Amino acid sequence: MGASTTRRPRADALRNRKRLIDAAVAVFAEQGLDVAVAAIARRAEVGTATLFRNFPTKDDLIYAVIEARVNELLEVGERALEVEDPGAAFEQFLFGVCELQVRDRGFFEAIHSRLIDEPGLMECKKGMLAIGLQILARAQEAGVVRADVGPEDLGFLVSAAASREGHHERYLRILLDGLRPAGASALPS
Amino acid sequence: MGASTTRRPRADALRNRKRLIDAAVAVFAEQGLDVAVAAIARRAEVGTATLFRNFPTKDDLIYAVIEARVNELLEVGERALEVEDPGAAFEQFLFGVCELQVRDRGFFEAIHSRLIDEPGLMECKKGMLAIGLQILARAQEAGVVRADVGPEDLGFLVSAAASREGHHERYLRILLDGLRPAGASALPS
DNA sequence: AATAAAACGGACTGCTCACTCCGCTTCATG
DNA sequence: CATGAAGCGGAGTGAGCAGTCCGTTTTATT
Repeated sequence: MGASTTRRPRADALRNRKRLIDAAVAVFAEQGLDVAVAAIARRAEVGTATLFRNFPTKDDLIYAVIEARVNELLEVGERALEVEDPGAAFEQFLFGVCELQVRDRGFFEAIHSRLIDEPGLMECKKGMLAIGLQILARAQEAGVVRADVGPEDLGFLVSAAASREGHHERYLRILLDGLRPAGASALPS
Repeated sequence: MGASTTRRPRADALRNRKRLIDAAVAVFAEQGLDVAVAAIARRAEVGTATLFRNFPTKDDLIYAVIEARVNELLEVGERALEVEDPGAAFEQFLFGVCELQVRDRGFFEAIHSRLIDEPGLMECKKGMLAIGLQILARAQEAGVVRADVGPEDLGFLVSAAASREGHHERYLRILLDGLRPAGASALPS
């Protein structure tokens, strides 16, 4: 029980774990969360046992994928925060989030299912809310977004826009108009 | 080939069919479309064979329930059409549809799934679009709703509002603001 | 009341899916 | 290299579900 007698992790194990996450990201995005895990293992060119050794339950795999997506979301948020005009930043953020959801059916479903409230994803949820809050607060202070919305609303409202493929930009524009304070006029497009 | 030799349908058969539809309406509304058909048969106090004799597949049962819901929807629409002010009629219609969706998870899911495009429900869909079109057209002519939306958009947009329990009124208000033509002011609440 | 058609219920079938078991392979280490 | 532990794949297991079969009961009719 002396010094660290831990071996270096095997190269193939590391490679397979990465393949699994990549496959899961792709398959969940394309087919939604209801696909069989076997499809993911097949896509990763790996046995199902290897999948379950890395992710003991299907939910664990979903968590890993959502975490990856949330990181993308945070990047979208950070990029939006660099925009000087608070209204434009807000708009860019919503468009970014919306496009992520349009492309990723799994992410969309996860946000609407009970999964998002599971303890395993609480950190992710907090991160999403924090970045949304920053961008929203700036826009509200600048008077370009109504005051009676919070960051929790953003996910639901944007999902709406993302729910019809090919129409999400139009829906988002309608939503943005609705989010303006009464009397404020639309930005010049 | 002579006169009508058709017997009168049996009383118990009629009764059971009604019980099944009632049970299905309730269970789909509460639990969504993913519940086992056995749960519906149990609620109706009927064997599963009786269920499948009336509705050969689960989808057939869903169709029957959706049809019932669409009839409620048409009533909501007709009531809204009686309102003189086109803007108020539109608003009342959206609120009515939204409340229906909030209370009926099955209906909500059906609208978002591939089911709604199945041939068995085409009639229903047409009916929904027709009533939406009437109310929408009046509101657009009166200049209280932007011209670049159609009746197909209404379902998606309203579903958005219905997606968070306890917040649908607030979301609907935001949506209604977004649906106003640029420059039009909100109605006095 | 007698009868036969119609309807009934619930055990059963076949399928899919999440998850496990175990004999075999591959890697890190001396 | 030799070796044994870590990792591997895929057949197997059990649960849950849509849909079927069939012996029994209920109904309308004479």
